[in-house]
Amino acid sequence: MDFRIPRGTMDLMPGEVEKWQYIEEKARDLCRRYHFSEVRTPLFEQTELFRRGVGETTDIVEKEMYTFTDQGGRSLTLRPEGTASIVRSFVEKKVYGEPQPTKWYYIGPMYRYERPQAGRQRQFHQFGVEVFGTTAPGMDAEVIDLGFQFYRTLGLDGVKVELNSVGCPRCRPIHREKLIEYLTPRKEELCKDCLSRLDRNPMRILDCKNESCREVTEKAPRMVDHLCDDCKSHFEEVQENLQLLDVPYVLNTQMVRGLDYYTQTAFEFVIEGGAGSLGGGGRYNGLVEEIGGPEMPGIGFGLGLERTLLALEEQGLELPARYGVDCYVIALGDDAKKRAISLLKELREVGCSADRDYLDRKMKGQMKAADRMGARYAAILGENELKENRIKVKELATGNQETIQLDRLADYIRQGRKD
RNA sequence: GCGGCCAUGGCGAAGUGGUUAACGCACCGGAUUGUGGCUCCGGCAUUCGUGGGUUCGACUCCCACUGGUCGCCCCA
Repeated sequence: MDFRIPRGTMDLMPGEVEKWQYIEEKARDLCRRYHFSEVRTPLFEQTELFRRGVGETTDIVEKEMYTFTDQGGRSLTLRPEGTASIVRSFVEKKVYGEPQPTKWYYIGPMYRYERPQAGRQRQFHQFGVEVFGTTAPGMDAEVIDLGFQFYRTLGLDGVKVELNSVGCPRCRPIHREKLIEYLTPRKEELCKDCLSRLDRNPMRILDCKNESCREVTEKAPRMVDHLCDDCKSHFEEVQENLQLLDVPYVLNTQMVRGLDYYTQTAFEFVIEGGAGSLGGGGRYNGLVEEIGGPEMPGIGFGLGLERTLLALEEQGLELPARYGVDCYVIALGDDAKKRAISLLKELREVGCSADRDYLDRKMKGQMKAADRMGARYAAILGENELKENRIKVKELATGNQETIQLDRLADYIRQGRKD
């Protein structure tokens, strides 16, 4: 074998791809009901968009981006997440001038250069939504509800919504100072990563998984205790709205999220097992301006589809597999084979799926092929049938067979596929 | 970037230093010249991820590389 699939990517083969179509269909239907519209943006953007949008101090920008130079010398990057591109598009197309709010969703691949493992690929897929133009806490709750319903409609159990508020540019600096004040004397107990975070992004120390760091941060000043009045009431109203929507949630005051653009609401969908974090999101009230647009609030989430599938499999939930074919036409003899060509066309024109033999197999081989591909009916056309203008139709599951008029075949199969 | 485990046909998998590399599934053909699923028979790896080394001899031992997988960091 000369060529191999790039590390961290996968081929979705027949039998598997139907599962993807199924969950994408669920996402689209959900978005339709919540009145979100789909947008599709390029898979790559100017590198600078992600540096600015996602944040220079994030792991994504520091070590995970697929960046390349095109033939015109421009630095481009395969999108590591969806929000930056969506915001760019919102600003570039001046959608902020239209009636607000704007409610969008997207489904597609994202790219991050990482070591692959369970639920982590270099090319992975996200379903995400973004809402611009409102700070209403009810919208925060609605976005969280939409994400939660996505898992519910798929039948996934045990999805937890974790909720926090990370404040805004008014109150966060105050918390930041308190945090530095608290952590600096305890420097020695922090891991080396957190040591460098101390002056660059001290909040991220709060969700470090290192044991020693956790002990230190356990009694550290909490963001929720330092929220300004606006952030505080917003946070409370988000929770009220979640209760009205019957979305169960738990507060996680340590949760920070890995992207720098979040303000106020931050949330994550988590589950026991290999998937761990299924997805997450939050409010980003400064991002549109950062990307060159007007002052315009936003909120959204990104959900990992590989992880959703992983969780569904862990719970043993069956998703649709391979489709069969409605009718397999078996033709014997040259004249019958010619007639079979137009028969297939007739079947397909009335909406049935139809197939036939292309390998010059004999009766037995053709029957076997029909059986293997999960055909509902096998239609047998031999010299005798052709002479009498009839055809034999066998329902493979039951073994029942009858002879019908040749020109009634398409109608017969079409009726059959309804029940 | 770091660590564990793994690498034999299309797939699963035995074989742990000695002359022909089990077996199961799948696939193809036949028994059954116009009827699938069951049964029976036959076919299907000059070769064990790649490169080097040890040895009279290596799929089996050693090293390196590559790839897979799982975990850490982080995240989806």
